Amino acid sequence: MDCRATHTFRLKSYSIERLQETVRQNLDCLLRILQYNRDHDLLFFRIGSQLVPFASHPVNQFDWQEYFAPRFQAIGRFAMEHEMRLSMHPDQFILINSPDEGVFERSVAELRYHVQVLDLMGLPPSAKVMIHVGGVYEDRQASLQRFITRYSLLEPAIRKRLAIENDDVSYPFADCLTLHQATGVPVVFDCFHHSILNQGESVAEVMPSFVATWEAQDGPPLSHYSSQQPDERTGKHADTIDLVDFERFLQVTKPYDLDIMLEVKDKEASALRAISVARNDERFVASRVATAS
DNA sequence: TCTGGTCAAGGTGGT
DNA sequence: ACCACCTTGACCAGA
Repeated sequence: MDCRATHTFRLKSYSIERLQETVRQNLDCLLRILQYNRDHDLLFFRIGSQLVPFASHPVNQFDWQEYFAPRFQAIGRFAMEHEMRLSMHPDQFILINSPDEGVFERSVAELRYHVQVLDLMGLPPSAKVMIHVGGVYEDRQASLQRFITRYSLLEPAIRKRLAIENDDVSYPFADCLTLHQATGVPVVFDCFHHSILNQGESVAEVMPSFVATWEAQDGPPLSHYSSQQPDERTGKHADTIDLVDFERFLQVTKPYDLDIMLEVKDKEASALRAISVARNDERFVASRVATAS
């Protein structure tokens, strides 16, 4: 792809004109990306958080939702027409379990922005916004409990789309499962994070409880796939997909219908190689048949 | 046109 | 105490 849907600018440069121009550019590019993806059987895409720069910042008083509504709708229609699934992943500043109320409030505002994007596109609740559990704040149990309390304070529109993902430093899959049991929030399984931080369970052992966190309206369970960058610190994502390892992941998850997102630097280059492997997988063939019918 | 410093936001771990 | 890093690196001033 020769464009990115994540153009932004410095806060200093903020103006309504600049915002309009940048968002218009990003939305045009997003549609082109989805067209490319359709042409290459890539049916799952994560939209960058910078689609609307400073969307939840106090500087932004512009009604971008209203102004760009037709473009959002057109993108959503395209995605649904081609049975694509879209998702978003707010970045590391979004911490709904922070003891600091200000951090919580800013996080809610940012979540609201992400959810609005998917709502404006008219996408079903299976289009998810995923976050990590948050910080530990020197007390894991209290911080897990605070997540549960804060989750209950979120407006329904946000809860409808929210999902949580296991991380590689603080909260392994087992903690996410506990939070699911308390809140109903679906769990995104990141297999690379799991390989770094776990409680001794193999990927195969995790699968049944992971997929069970997804209700019918949430869509197929979401997973993230990546692998270790050789000769780098533990946790560093590889620049490109390791096809041998990826095939192993496909084998281990064989009995389950999943959507898989690749987290790699070279993006569609790896995605195309992954597709070439996944084409041999009966689950992939099934989804193609469904799309063609 | 190219390059290097810098960018809204928080938390963690390594030095 | 300070810094690099985080799923992804892009902007912008100055040369």
